[in-house]
Amino acid sequence: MTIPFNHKAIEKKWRENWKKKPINVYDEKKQKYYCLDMFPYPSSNGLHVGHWRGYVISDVWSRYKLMQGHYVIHPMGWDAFGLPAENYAIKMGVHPVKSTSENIANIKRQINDIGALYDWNMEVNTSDPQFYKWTQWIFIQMFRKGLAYEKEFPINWCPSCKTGLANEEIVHGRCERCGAEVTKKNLRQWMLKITKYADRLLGDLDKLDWPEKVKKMQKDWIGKSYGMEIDFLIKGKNERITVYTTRVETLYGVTFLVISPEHTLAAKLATKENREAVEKYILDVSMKSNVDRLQAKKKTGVFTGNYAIHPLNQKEIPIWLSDYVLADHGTGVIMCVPAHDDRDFEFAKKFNLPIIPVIAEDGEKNESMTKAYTDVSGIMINSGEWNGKKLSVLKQEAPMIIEKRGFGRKMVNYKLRDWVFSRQRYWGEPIPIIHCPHCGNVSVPEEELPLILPKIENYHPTETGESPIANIDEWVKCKCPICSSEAKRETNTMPQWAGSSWYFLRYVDNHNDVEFVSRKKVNQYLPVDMYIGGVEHAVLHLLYSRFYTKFLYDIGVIDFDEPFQRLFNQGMITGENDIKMSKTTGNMVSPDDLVRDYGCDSLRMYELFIGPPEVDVEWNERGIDGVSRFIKRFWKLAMDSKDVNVLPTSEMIKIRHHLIHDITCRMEKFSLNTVISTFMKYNNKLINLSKKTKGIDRGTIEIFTKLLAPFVPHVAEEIWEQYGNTETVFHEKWPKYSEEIMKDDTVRIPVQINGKTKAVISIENNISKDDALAQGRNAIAEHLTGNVVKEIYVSGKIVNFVMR
RNA sequence: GCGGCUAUGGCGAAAUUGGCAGACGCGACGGGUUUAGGUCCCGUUGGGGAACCAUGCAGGUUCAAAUCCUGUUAGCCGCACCA
Repeated sequence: MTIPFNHKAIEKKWRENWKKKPINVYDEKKQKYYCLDMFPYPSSNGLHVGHWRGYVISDVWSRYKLMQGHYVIHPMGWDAFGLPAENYAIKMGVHPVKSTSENIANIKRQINDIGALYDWNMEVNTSDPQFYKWTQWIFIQMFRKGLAYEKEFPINWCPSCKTGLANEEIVHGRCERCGAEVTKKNLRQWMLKITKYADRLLGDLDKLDWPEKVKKMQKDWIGKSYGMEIDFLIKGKNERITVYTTRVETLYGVTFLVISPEHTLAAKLATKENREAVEKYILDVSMKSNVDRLQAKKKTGVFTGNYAIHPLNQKEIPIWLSDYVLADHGTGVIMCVPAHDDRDFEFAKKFNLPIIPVIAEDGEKNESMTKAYTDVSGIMINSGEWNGKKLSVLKQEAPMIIEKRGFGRKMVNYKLRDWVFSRQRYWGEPIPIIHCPHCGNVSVPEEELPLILPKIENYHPTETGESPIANIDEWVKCKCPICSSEAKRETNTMPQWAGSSWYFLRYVDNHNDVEFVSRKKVNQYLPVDMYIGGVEHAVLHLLYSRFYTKFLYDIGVIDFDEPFQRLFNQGMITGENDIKMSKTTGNMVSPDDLVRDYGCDSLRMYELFIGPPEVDVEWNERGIDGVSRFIKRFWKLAMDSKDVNVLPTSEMIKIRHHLIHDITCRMEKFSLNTVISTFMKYNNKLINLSKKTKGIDRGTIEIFTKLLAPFVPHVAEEIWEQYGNTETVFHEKWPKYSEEIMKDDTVRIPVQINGKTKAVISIENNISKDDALAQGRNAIAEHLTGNVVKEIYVSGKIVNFVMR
């Protein structure tokens, strides 16, 4: 009699059992393994099948590690502060405190449907005062070390979200969250000196087992360049102007300098005759939005009326202003070599400036240029004493020559900017700083933390560039902790990324109220061994977390300086026609109905079977019947075989070991979709065999069940118990295979003529080349009619005859 | 504009990393069980009568190429005046 398969009853039973008796508990004898998910922000009304997939991937991996004998740290929490959560609350017209907790409850229910291993005792919520107390504490440590500082300058401003943004939050000149065009606004801001860590953030990427793509994105974002600063004297004045360049070898080709309109020297450099035009240009540029400035294809500019003196040939070089030069990179001034730079070329053409080629491919002069020659090879021309040198040689020598002559020095530059850290919004951690008229900026005393976000009714963002909490007098007014005079609190809040920059540390000691995390625990359980999430955080959260970790390492509170050893980016699940799933497009597929109809185990398996875990896939439900059938078929095989007591044949034992081998290899490659194909293949094989033998031996079924357990934990537990086991299957060791047992005496190899297969033969493993060729020849004798010029045998692989 | 990734049946995809292309699944077709439908079970399923032809397209290297090289097209992603 076959025991019928009832996924609902099985799931319910095992959820309760695991709750009563957790299967993943701390054991000092076990090695730790920290498998982390990117935690969700509770901004919408639920998860879709794409989020679910990421959590299934991490759960399968966690359970696999558990069975390999690790104590697995697999926590979950809520990225509850910040713009996404607040914008959702505003849209729904509820207070973020309320919407956040409601959303968390709903998402938690959905996550529980995964049947995952999460240890909810470790749960964190970034908007919980007991958590953000320590987010504030870290800020104070940065403030003390001079890494958090205040500055007023034109920052990126989202007019829709009504807040300043970090560079990382701007995509194509638009707000990363809402898509509005970002403008500039002069605001007093809190900044974090992430640039101090630029070099380490770059260099330490080499230590990480991360996708190359993400490493490259971070590398490009940090944007280190090696160049020189070169001084030019200004004609008629006893002043110099300094440019930054990475192409010093083209120095003789300089025909003009361009200074950024935002540069402090820009207005000063204008001569009397040019003052009006220069001031107008500076004003015009300041009115342009980021998007305008990016999309402006045509070069604009204005002549200052002043000239610089070329340091090598003393020629007069006109100094121009143009917005294609950025004020905050290098020195904000560039030397222009129109013959060898596309942008300079375009500018020179537009304003009729001279173009002097200094590199020629063949060393010949070619005066009529239609575009810049930007190749990095060639021979120098028009370059005085440098004429005839190879470009590659001069590139090495020029910096030394210039340094010796004293008008330039080697310099390194980065694209990375300091992190604009304050937001003019309500739903975030208050920045724990007090502005005292006598003492300046003073941090809130640590014993007063957490500095609680005041509960207010009108939390909507203001137009003024001030946070809504600036309106609460009783909160803003305070005493200076140093001199006790009347002072004011900082009213800006921290960005959404503040909590997520360190939350993974807090999980392992989430109730600690004397330290942000105990030193013992954090060093015992971290760094994270495997971090799973989408690629969208490549330069946001992942860069910020690395910065925080390095800072905490530097102040001596943790012993590691990289947070995430291995990173895995799961592919996105899109809706029909590859459109991103979202509430607004109305194409969200919720896992809820599928869990109800097919069961959690089937959906888990299907979400993995749909495609390689790292590749984006368009959602469809066509294949879910396939995995559902597979589970039922294996269930039936196991139940039918249970009381038959079939003895394992040597053939069966060999199959077992091949199964273990094939599954384990694919697990190690993280090829979860083909792990499932392999299960299906072997299931078919066993079902066919069982027709002859009237069942499958217990050992084989048990091994199959163990291998299957990380994927379909509920069904696996039930089968395991049906087989008379009283302990959870997850306390079993991941099965091992033996190469010795797997070995076959014979191997089937193709026999080819000119690379085309004509037959397949079975040959003995250790056969000699001559014997193999002889057997091959026999097998395809009728095709061997021509002149065989070459015979190839690759042991265990192939026989090939080359015929003319 | 610069850089990266991808391209394989009707569909999702495999291919031990240069060695039998299309595993596994969906769908479709045929058959069986069932009063019937569903479930379930068993076949067939890249094209072509065949030799053969097929991994976006065109070349190349090799005894042998989906895999390596060169060029090219399309799609996606990242950066976007960073000097």
